Amino acid sequence: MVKIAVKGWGEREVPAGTTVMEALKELSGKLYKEAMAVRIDGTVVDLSTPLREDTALEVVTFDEPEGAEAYRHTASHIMAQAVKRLYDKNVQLGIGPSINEGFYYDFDFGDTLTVEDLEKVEKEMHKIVKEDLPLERLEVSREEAINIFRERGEDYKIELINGLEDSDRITCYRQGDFIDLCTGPHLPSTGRVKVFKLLSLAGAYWRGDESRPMLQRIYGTAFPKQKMLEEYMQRLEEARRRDHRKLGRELDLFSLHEEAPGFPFYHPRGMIIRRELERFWQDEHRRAGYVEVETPLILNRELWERSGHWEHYKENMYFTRIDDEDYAVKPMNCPGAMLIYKMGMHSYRDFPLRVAEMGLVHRHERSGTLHGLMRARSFIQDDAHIFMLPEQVEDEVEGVIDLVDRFYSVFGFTYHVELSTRPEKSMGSDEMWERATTALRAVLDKKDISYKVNEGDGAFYGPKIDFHLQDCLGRTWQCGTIQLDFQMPEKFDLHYIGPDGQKHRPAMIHRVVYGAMERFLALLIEHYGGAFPLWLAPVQAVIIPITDRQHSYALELEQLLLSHGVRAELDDRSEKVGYKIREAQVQKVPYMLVVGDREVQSRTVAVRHREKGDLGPVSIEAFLADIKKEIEHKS
RNA sequence: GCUCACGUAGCUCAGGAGGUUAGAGCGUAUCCUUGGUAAGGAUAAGGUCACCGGUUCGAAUCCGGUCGUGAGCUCCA
Repeated sequence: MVKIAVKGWGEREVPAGTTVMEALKELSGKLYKEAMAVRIDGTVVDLSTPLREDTALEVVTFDEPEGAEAYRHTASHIMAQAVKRLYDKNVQLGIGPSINEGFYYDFDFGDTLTVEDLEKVEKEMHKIVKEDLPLERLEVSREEAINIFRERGEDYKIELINGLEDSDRITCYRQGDFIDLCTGPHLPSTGRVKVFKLLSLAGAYWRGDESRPMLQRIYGTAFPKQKMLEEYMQRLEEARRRDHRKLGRELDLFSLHEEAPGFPFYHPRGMIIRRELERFWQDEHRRAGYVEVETPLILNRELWERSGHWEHYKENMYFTRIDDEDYAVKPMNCPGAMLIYKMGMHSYRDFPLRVAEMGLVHRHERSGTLHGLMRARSFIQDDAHIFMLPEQVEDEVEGVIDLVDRFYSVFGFTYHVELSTRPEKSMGSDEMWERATTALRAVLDKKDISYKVNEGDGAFYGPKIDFHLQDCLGRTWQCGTIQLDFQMPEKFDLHYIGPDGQKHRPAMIHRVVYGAMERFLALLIEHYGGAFPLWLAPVQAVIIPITDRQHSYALELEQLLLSHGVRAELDDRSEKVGYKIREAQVQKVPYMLVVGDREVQSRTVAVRHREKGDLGPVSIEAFLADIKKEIEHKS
């Protein structure tokens, strides 16, 4: 007999060799049902693990990431098995992990797979679930593993095995006639997977490498309860309602056209929001010690050769010819900023020199990557270049981090941070890169910010810290970034006069806070679901007279609000109040001011707030004071 | 750029397995209505069915190509 101790459930003695699953069943039926796996000594293992000695364990349910992973990973194996059954001869397996809210599996198909096939696959999956095949964990030697997959013609799996660490123990999972290379853990049998749905079909390069074959990926998700799936689908649906491309059209903020793919058009209402964001940005930057400049859109080829863009960034640039000379449309603002810096002598006393530029840049992004305002071919970067002494780098990086944090918290964004290191295609010496990367790391560590490291993802001129925000579907987008650059100052032979009266090389950082106005606006639209806070709302108050008897009063009111800088509109159409209110609600206007005879009489407005509803009559003066205060507070 | 899918009125979508004048709702215009907190009524305008080519007596419908869009991959703010 061995003793098991289940955290929160007590102990029990069971015969040695009993599986965890059987032991849990003894303890509680509920426990047995809800367990996806168990954690022993911090490691998550299968429920089918036999108990050989006294064991303390913890049940892992679907609520935990590891539990959901085991569940969905099993679902992905079921899908792969179904696909093999249906299309056997034509299919080779790629990989099939669980992901955030579901799972996928990549297949190399002889014929192409179409959406109609998904239904067939689902049907076959239901059969496999019904068969309740046990999942068996196998530990085999490298040779055995290779033999298994060679026999099955699974070339991709063999490549994976060859890429594994020098361990002789390779684990596979078998369910019926299906076998897959996998470390697990998995559910004990296919019958445990209750609810699943195949969601979409997409291409995906083998091992994420563009030069390797493109496999076909099927995405799906799985849950223990039907209701959970329904809730998930509903969440997706709601998220789609917040999509900035949809809201951008409905709220008349911007548009995109076939005539200019990837080049956004701002409409008057979108323009208002952008200008407010810019105004806020300028105020904050002035306060943070920045000066502002503007550099041209088109600059001579020679400049781009000097900056390294011609060599490292050419495929993303647009070109033109002027008087028989090559020019490029700027994809970045830095070379222009370099020229301004070089216009005069700089003393170490002037440092740090923080030079900001709201610069419109154009980049030839590949057609498949375009995504509304999130990923466009022209966008405005809220750029700045900071020139400084090498020993000022850490303080300046810290200052920018604080600035980014202040901005994002105004909008209520939560963000995560990434650090990107030297890419293959890059300029400069190893020491420079090492020094720059260490400096960035030091600041992040000092500020106790947790970050993810992206090896090889830096810019060609230096490493960077990135700030990422999430869109309505949880996809993350890089917004703020701080890029350390010891290259440009070198290339452009920048210098400053030090205390010793000699010329020295300044250090430089490129940084953006919003990132790109387009992307940030898109994220704001999705974040607020189109209901912008008062200070950003394109229309802050709409005046709704009940009959045309109140029109002159309404007009007077509109003028008063406009004269105080409140963005007011008068809805003087001959529609009923309900209709006008509905329209204002749909347009997410923060305040609706209903005026009828009573309000004219008492010189008040009946205030209706888009969320709080009817707030009753308020004097004109009081409303004006309140709304001005609220705008001021950016709440 | 790659894989799969999609492209019908300003918007959301019907329809179309080849056959006279292509439909609805919302929106727009005009008129009626002057109505107190999420859609009052009537009439009208609006489409070379993305574009180019092919098959056919005949194409919005079938085929091919181009462009654009969506999801994903790759790449990136």
